[in-house]
Amino acid sequence: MLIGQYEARVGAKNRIALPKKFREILGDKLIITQGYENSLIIVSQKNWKELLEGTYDKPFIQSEARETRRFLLGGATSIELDDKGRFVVPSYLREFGKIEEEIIFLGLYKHIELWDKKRWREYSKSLEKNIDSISQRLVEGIDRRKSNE
Amino acid sequence: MLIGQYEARVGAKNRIALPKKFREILGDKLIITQGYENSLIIVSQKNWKELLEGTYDKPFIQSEARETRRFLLGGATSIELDDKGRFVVPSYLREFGKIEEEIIFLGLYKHIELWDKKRWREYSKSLEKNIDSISQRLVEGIDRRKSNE
DNA sequence: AGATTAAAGTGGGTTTAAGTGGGATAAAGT
DNA sequence: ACTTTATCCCACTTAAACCCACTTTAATCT
Repeated sequence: MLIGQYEARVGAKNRIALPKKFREILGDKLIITQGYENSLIIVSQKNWKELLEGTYDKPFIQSEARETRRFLLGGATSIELDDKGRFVVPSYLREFGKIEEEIIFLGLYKHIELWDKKRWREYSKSLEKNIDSISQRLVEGIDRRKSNE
Repeated sequence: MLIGQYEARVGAKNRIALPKKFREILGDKLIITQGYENSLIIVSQKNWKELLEGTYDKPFIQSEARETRRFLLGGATSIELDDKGRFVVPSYLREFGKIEEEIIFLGLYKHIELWDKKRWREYSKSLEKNIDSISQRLVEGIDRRKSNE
């Protein structure tokens, strides 16, 4: 299971080292693509299809599903880690993610998100404010979910 | 059962020794994550998975699920105690918990909370004042809950 | 009680691994 | 052919893991 957050930096030649803990789980053949809130998503090739399936299992939002897939698929690139676990982020993704020098990796169960550090700080600060309600939903809402999801 | 309150301090190299009593119960493979009121939560891996049940099956294209996971999974780190029962708290969690040198461990049945000592003092002081009315609300609403905790 | 012993907690040096930079070589684009 | 971009390899820096010794606190014994 991918968990935790790690700081890293974009090094010379635009290389980024994937933290060891993640490498062990994911291997060295990965896919990177555009994510939500301008994050970048990194996922193993194996989990890639699974990630996409979530986008067309809802027939009543077909057009949205199509567009979601364009977003995810169109932005995707397969990457391979070098012997030290580094990869190069394509420039259009760096631009999309507003990646500068300092970055954050987030382990999110089956995939990883990559954030510019400064942007993550801002985002997570607003996230902290919602902890209570989020955790509340989590603790109480597991068995009393809204039925119209 | 995890009970009691222990003082401890963050030592050189940011190491913290988990009190013996807790170690005996929890073992040495743990998860530490963000909790309420900026406390840090320490749980065994087994309890951790229980806590997550029902959260990771939701599609991440749903914003609520995304945020919850970023908080829960992205905020958590698995830690392993060294031969003397110490662990290292990642810097982002130290920051989140506003941990300085002196800290407090609280045993809370199934999990442990970790507080900065000064913050705990302030918080517990205000808790003392309000405990009557808080408990009252708890009693009134208790029939909605499973007999846990 | 006070002394003695054991256990828990703390510090710090050494070793190992992770992360980083950069040159040399190969591939791709113009 | 020449410039640019990526891949491979090696060297260096930094940080984490490991180990051992010391201090402090709690437990035991006459």
